[in-house]
Amino acid sequence: MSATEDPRIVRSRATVLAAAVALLQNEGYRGFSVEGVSARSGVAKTTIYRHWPERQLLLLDAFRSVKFPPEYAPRFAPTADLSADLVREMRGLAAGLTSSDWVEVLPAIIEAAEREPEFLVLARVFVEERRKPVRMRLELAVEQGDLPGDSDVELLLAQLGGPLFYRRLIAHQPVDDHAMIDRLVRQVLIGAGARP
Amino acid sequence: MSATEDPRIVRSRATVLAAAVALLQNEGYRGFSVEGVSARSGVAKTTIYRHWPERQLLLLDAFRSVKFPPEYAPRFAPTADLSADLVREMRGLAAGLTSSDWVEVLPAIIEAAEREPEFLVLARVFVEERRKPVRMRLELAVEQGDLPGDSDVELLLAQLGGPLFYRRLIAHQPVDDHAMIDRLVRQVLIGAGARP
DNA sequence: CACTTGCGCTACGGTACCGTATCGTTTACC
DNA sequence: GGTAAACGATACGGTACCGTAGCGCAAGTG
Repeated sequence: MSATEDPRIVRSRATVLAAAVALLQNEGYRGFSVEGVSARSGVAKTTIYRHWPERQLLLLDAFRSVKFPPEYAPRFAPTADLSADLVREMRGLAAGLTSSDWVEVLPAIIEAAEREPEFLVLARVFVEERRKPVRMRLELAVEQGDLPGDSDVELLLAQLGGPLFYRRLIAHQPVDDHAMIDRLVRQVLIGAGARP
Repeated sequence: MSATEDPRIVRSRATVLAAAVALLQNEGYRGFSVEGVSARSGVAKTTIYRHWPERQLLLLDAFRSVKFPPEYAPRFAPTADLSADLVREMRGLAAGLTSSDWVEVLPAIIEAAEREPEFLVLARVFVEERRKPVRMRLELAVEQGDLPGDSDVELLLAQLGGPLFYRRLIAHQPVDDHAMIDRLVRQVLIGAGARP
């Protein structure tokens, strides 16, 4: 058993997953098929089936391989300014929701998560990854007295992220408006009783 | 040309649409097929094709036929109490998001709206129908001075509805928690600078 | 009651996809 | 350079689905 994997395997897997994501973006949940991935990737269908014995496993891995854009990835980097920290995070989320592999695959994940448990688990991870740094920042604010001790952090997370997801997926309105995001964060903080 | 339609036609259409919605709920966007609808409804495939020449037209009509639960349907029935009016509407939305044909079909609509313009139009109607009474209530509040004159009503709509959709579709948390909804409305109103 | 219209049934041709098998070729590995 | 592993190509059998055609039957219409 070698320490490094056979480069042919690494290459195949990467090529296939990239094509799988691209196919999901273009054709959606419904248009996803192993044969489609094969055609798009140039990797033989038989090779794909060697790595993923069935369609659903490939789909799962395809979802898993989609990362939130690293340049906008949330991070726990608290400054003294709670509002500024939240604005930064929300702008990152808005950027990811405006244009990214991630957002183009999101509807498919939502749909899948409603129907199959494996995908629900995946969706939770998918979202939790993003929420965690923001939650930590809010909890820090509570500890430091910038937010009231009885704050509902889960609700605040929904109040911050929810409107952006809503505008993007439900209302089909733009989300990358900085003024709107500033206002959102300001209003949420005031409503939460944040220390001015 | 008769005033009333042939009852056979009426019956067929209704039966098929009901089955189509049920199929969408159970099998999702991906599992929707004319043959599936035929099997489930008992209506012959050929009959379905007489009314909807192609699959997509049936799917469109199926989406169109799904109404938000009437008992929770939003209404413009302003009292003197802005907060209470909004709580009532948000509880209605939460109820619809907790259990209804509507919410079970919602992911499919979101997915479809991302890909095809006809469905995007439909989704807008779908959502606008619900938003309108709430928007009117908020605009009334602005007129009456319960909300500041420079309020961003669109943003407020997103602040109210967004967190509920977010919890239901993204975070997969319960939305029918009355205390949570009360708190949400209260915090949004405070943040908006509502007259106490 | 005669007539029209819609419906169900069976049967297509065509396509796309799933997942498997076989076998020759390429590529990494030592 | 020889061996083992991965890959590509082709070809399957099976299923599901799209959309159409033809025909006999049933149900409304006047």
